[in-house]
Amino acid sequence: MSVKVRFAPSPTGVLHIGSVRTALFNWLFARHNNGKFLLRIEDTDKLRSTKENINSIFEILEWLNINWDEEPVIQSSRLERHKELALELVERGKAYFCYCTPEELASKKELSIKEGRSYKYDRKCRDFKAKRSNIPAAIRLKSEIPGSTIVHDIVQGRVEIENSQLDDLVLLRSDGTPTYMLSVVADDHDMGITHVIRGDDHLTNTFRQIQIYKAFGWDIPQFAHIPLIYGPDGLKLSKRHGASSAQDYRQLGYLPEAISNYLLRLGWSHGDDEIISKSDAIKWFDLNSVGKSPARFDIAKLQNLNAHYIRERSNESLLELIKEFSCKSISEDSKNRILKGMNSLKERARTLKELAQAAEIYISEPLEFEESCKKYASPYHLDLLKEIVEIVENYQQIDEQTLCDRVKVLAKEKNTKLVEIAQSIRGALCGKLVSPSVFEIMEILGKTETIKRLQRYIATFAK
RNA sequence: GUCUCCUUCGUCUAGGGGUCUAGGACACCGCCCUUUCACGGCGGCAACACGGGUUCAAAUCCCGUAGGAGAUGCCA
Repeated sequence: MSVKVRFAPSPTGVLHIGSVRTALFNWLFARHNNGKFLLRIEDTDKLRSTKENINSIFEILEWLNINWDEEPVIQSSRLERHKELALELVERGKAYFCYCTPEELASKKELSIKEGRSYKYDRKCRDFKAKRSNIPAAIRLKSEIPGSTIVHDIVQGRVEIENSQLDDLVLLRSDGTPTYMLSVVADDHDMGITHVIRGDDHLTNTFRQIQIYKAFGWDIPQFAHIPLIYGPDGLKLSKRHGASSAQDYRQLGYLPEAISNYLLRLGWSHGDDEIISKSDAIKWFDLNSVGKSPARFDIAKLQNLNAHYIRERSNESLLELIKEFSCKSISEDSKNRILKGMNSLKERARTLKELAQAAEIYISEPLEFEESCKKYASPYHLDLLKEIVEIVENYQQIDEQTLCDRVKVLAKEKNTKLVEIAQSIRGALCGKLVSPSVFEIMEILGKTETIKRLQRYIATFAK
């Protein structure tokens, strides 16, 4: 039997980075086994589900290159099927109508908590024989009471729970809408899902779902519950920790391949390999070596990986990518300059945002000079810069090597260190003291622009 | 409260009875390279939660304890 898995997000918000990892693991598992990866949108929570959220899920998966194999299943479109299924179970004596009102149940729950008992539905309506017409009723599963339910989870191993811990869960609400428990089981069955790979917050739900499978007499899929991702403080990663959705990281300037690589290594490993290409990931991925313990999200490691993948990208694609991170529009001239300087720029950037900022030196002259520049703007330094202006003016064209050699000679003549001159130039050209080689920048900027920036700097600090 | 799961450097992890003086990666620190910052190279710091067993031998197996997480919805 060929493998069929699904990723089933609910569009009640932006895609959490943990969900992205679930999607990735499902996708990798499908591709590794030559199986199918399906998408199901669990939009039964009408109040919180939005069209925008659905679109952003598609968009982010496409961005990550996680492609799906069939038309996505929209869960809300299967409402009638779910309803029929619930009724069918009642007919077969595996489920029953429950006439308890939410208020009634809430007060019972409150009471048991007050008395220090653990709450469970008391199965009051379990043995009513016939449907009482005209009274709104929910449908509950007549769950097994004796014995225990066992899951042989690919990641978690054998997990057993006493059936007495489970109560008669609601399959169909009194308003006629199906609950999550019914919908997942029905949809996974109808879609022919062979392996359910999801977050381990669903592990305890699995026991309830297995009872539903049994009530229908359906085959039970294999389960793999992967650990959740936690924040640096060990708590479930959320908005409190800052960036928590895939969109957040995209906007921060992370590359999809860096995110995939990072997420894959979180909780999974292949010997000492750290940099793992998509094709190796597909080749190597297996659920058995997914760890059971939760992992903390470490932004520094993601940054390191991102820096690596930035260096691997072509200069052209990087230029394309930084456009949306640049606050300035980039002219054709600037594009050419950035492209020339990209090799040096991309070596220094950990994110596209940083890259875009660093590239600004080729877009326009510095709008302001950082405080640190003042150290290299003393009358002494300005005099040196005047010499540089003269030197540059004497060349027809300037190139990095010649310039570097010539300035080294100047340093010797003036009995000063090269760093003193270079840092003044850097400040004048970039407005800050961190950048690629100043001689490279001068060459790319060209004679006219270089002189212009140097003179503006001299004029600014001469007062 | 009850149930379930987890616990190796700060973080992600390797390891599955002897090869562990516990390996790698990120981070951090130092040195080298060097016009700054990076890249790169070399080196360093740093962990088997605790307590009992089992065994000739335990990071590895068993039992407790502690800590952490998740689930306990007519949410998904």
